[in-house]
Amino acid sequence: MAASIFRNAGQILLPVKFAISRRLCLASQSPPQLHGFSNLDSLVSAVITAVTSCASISNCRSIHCKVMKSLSFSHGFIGDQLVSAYLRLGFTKDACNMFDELPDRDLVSWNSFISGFSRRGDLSNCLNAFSAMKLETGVEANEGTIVPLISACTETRALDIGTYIHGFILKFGMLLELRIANVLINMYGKSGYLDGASGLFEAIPIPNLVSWNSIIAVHVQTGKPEEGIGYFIRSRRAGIKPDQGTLITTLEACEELGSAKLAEAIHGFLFITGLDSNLTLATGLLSLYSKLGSLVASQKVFGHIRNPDSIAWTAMLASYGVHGKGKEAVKTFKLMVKEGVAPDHVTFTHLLNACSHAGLLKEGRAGLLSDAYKLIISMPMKPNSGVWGALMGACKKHNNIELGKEAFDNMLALEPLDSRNYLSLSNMYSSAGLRKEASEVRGLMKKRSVIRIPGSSCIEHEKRIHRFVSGDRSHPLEEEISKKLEELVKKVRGSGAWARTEFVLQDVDDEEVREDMINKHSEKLAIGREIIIRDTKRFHHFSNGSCSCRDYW
DNA sequence: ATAGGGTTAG
Repeated sequence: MAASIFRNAGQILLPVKFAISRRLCLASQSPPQLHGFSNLDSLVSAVITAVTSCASISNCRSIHCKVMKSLSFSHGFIGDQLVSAYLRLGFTKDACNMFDELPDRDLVSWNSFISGFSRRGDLSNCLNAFSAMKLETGVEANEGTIVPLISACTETRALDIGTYIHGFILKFGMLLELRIANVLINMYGKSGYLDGASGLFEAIPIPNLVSWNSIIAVHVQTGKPEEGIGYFIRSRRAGIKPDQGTLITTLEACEELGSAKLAEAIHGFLFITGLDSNLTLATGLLSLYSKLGSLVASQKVFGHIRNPDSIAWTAMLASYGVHGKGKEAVKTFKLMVKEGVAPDHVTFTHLLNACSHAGLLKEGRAGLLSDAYKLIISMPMKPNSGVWGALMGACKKHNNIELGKEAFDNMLALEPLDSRNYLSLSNMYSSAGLRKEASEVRGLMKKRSVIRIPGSSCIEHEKRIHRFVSGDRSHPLEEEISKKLEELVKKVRGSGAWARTEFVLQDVDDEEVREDMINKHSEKLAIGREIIIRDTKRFHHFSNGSCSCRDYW
């Protein structure tokens, strides 16, 4: 009973931790009672679970000492739990030493050992443990062994090893286990083998919710949002009740498609099912509307959130930022702090971005990059890849290659598989004329099989979505589209809107690129009504002959 | 009903 209470202790850690340490002291003070193991075993295991979920090594060690003093850790799964805790906290050596000493290693011991490495993305140690396990007599792998192994392959994009394990799975007839099929769908899908993922999915007799969520997610995340939505519709027909994960993914698909209509349809669905009061989904929706260009809609959604947490506040702040409303972003930040919600590194990243877009920061305007660097280094929390990305963007703008490279290295250590990181470094080199370095970066990307999803633009017309990638000539009306564009550009030139913006692009040498960029910005100014349009970084609101960015871009 | 990862917000 006590154990089941403690098992759910993750959410209310502080009081629980206190209660636990008192119970433990009592236990170790009265050794005679320790011979009735079953109660204490379950208590101690719950203790370890609770303590490790707050990720503190000192807590873990003190528990370890107390357990060692009061009874042998060889009993039950206490040893397994401690090994797993050490691994999770990054004390690999301690964990391995302890694992070697465990006298009765059963299947669960091995599985949690492998799982510990997998969580840290340590594929080679996963494989070492797996080989060692096969040598140990009487222990046969099951789905608890395979799932973390495949997961580690997915994380590290080690598709060759993953495929080998797939072979192992087939050999031992383990594909019938649904959880294994689901992680395989995830692995093949995330590695860009959507056919493989779909093939596996179709072979499942009765896919469950996770199967559906996985097949939807891998399509949406690898540049196939239409297909993802297709699977979502199929899941509805199959009578599957979607959960938070399903709908977050469909919101992501709306973003990819740039479809406000689909977003509204899903918003309606959320409303009907009552899921619109789900904080995660409301936050996702808010952010989506903002990304689709409607700041007003995102404000509305935020207004309906009862107790916004730091993530929701940050989403609202970021919305103001990408819409060029730097002052509103700062206001939101102050309000958030006033409400007693603690900002974190992501909040600060968006705040910095919002300020630099709006030209509010001296650092942004004058290119005082080393100051920005110092700011990042002295931040109270560990900078994430977004912070480094913001610095790198500034470095590119001001041609500071050296600092840009440093930002890249930091960024890559945190997000080694995000193609955007590689591309922004490569772009920085290209725009500085360093072609050799640029192609090296692209080579590195290829070598690590980082998948690049080409950027594209969509427009919704009469219930159909038309998608264009750069230089795309595949649209059936391609000729007419090109003609119309040329016509527009000519009109703009004649209107005089041309000269106004030209000075902005002094740092772009390539005449063609320069002209193109100016066209994109100025042609919207020539038209009378409000137009909202997105560039690679944020939104521009054009009305009454001026843009919300005040030509700061 | 059994210690162990199936997918998924800023």
